[in-house]
Amino acid sequence: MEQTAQETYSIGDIAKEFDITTRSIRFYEDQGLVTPTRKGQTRIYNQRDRVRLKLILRGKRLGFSLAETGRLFDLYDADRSSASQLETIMKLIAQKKSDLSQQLEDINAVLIELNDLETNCLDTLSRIEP
Amino acid sequence: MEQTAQETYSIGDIAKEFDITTRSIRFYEDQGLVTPTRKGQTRIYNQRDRVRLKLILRGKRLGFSLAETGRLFDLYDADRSSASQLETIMKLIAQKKSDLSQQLEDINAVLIELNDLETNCLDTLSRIEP
DNA sequence: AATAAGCTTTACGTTTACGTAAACTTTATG
DNA sequence: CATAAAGTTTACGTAAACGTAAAGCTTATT
Repeated sequence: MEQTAQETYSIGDIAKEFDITTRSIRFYEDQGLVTPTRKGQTRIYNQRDRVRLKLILRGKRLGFSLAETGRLFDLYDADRSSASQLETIMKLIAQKKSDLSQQLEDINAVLIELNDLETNCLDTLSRIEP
Repeated sequence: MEQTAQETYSIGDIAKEFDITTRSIRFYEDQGLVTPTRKGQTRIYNQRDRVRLKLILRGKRLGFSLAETGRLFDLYDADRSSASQLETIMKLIAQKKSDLSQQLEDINAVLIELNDLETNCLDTLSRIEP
């Protein structure tokens, strides 16, 4: 059987893996987005932290603020015991889904425009060069 | 024949239409994203400016910085006379397309997760309430 | 004439997401 | 053991995208 890679990481490991600075990682911790354990003073990151980091970076690519990403994390961790809680959560989910659908539309629109522009450029280019 | 709506707008008109502050609009002008004409001191906006505003706001929904949106505007207005210029433009287009494709992937991933979560919530809810 | 409504510029304040530097401790290695 | 490498906290700095006055024009209406 193979070892499942590694289970703990230093802040430097994480920084390298995700190509971000240690400063950023510590900042995400300040904002409550990751909560590494400690061995003495030094931070120890595990698989869960790595997943969180991935999600944070994905959020950034989507233009989410760290606070927004944090709220998404909260959705997953939230108390699902009462019906009213569940309904609150589901409202938030619906809102996010709606936002993302709008984003999908926007992206598709920009992609179409870029393709048009590209076609146009190719066209012009073929006229300049034989 | 119908009038084609309106052809000039005050800053207040624009602010209302897009539900942003006049401060923002002036800031976009500072950044060179819109260039209204003047009637004396006061700014006069036309259809082109309105289109620009729409694109700026779409950019914001996608997480573009104003500078990025500006660069997209530049792509459209750029000098297409030389082959080298065209190739530069096309490289930028290719880059943007690649970024946006990544964003599409990211959004779809988040949407799937949200749908799963929603299903999970509905499930839990049905177990709580008959 | 005065007051309100909408426009203008100037300019300092604020939030987010880190960058950068200082000063110090711990760990690893020649 | 000394020194380099990597970690830590504390704290001030910064760019982006506006918010928020302040102080002053210019019409329009009362």
